[in-house]
Amino acid sequence: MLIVEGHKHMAEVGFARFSAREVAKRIGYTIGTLYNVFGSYDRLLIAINTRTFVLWTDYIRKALDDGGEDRIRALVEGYFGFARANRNAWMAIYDHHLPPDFTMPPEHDMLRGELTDVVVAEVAAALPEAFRDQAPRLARSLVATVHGHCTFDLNGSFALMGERDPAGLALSRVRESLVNALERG
Amino acid sequence: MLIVEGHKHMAEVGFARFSAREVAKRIGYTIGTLYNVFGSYDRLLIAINTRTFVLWTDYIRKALDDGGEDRIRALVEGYFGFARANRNAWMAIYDHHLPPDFTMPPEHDMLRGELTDVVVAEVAAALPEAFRDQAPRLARSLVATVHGHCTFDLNGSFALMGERDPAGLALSRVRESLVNALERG
DNA sequence: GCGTAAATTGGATAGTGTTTAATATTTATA
DNA sequence: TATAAATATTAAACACTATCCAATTTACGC
Repeated sequence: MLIVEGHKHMAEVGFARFSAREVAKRIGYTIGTLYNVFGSYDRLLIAINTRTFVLWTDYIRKALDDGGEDRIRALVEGYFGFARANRNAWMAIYDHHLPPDFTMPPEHDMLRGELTDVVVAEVAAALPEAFRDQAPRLARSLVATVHGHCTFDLNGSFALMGERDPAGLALSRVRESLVNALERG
Repeated sequence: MLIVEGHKHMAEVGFARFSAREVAKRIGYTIGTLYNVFGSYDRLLIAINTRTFVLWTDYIRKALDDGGEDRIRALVEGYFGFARANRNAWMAIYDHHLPPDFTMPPEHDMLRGELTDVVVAEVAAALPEAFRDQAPRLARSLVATVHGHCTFDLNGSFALMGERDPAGLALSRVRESLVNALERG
């Protein structure tokens, strides 16, 4: 409940204006309670951002189910689609940096890693069987590629440079790499 | 002077712990003075981040000059090299989001755009003459690609996934796209 | 030296994350 | 059921933050 409401607050005001006090107030609690539950501001943000990851993964799984034959397109457009529809929450994932001494709780790593797993599976399926061992590394690289395009889309860099179809551009890069891997091994 | 010291403070403590008061104190001024000069916190951050862009562009130009024949490699490694050597300042560029009503002052857009110009020129030089009109769009896409890899490098995503050479991975993607553009037009 | 303009100050305001001692509530035990 | 122990919740205090602005100091041309 705290996380759900915290997530809503993040989606409404964004990372810069986010406030733990405000989250507590929204549920009718006090800041102290929230601190007894989460222990620190960072842990609250981790919980909220992990929720965003889970919603994102669901969104992409649904996009794959409803996207027809072209699963790579569904994947890329699902990535962009969620980010665009959930600007503030999506950006908060990358706005929040853990302190150097802090390590992410393993269960959060697991939940967040599912998104990568989905992509690895699709990349593997798009490669000939003989080269499927290369799928994880290629998948990571393609996620980074799409992520870069998505970031520049949402932060206005692409608009500034006159680019009107960032998602299409990202999809071109991904297809290119898959064809290349297919042809050259 | 304010900007130089502000940039140093950002490099030392990072976006999350950055404080305008602290910057003023470092020069022996008061917070009020800083506000009279910059008008707002956002404008101070814009100035600091533009300085980072300028230093970054210089760094990459030097990497190109000293990088020998393989200019594309020099470009990608220059991108990563600066980001890794200036973590906090580099990340602050993307941590700071302008308020929706706010527009970037044109002279800052100009200065920041020079980095893109450098990349466009190198991409154009790497393409056959007949296809150089495609250079700007391809260059933007490749910058986004490298940016995504660099982001995942610095935020630990790649380390978490077991990727040990993010810069090499990014370079592979860039080469791939250039070869593809060269072969297919 | 004088007067105007610019630069600088520091306090006030309203917010933030964080901690803590006290209080209230729930749960479990005898 | 009555009491003791554990848990949850609170409010206040602390040390910060950005932001604003009236008052003061400094600088400079005449």
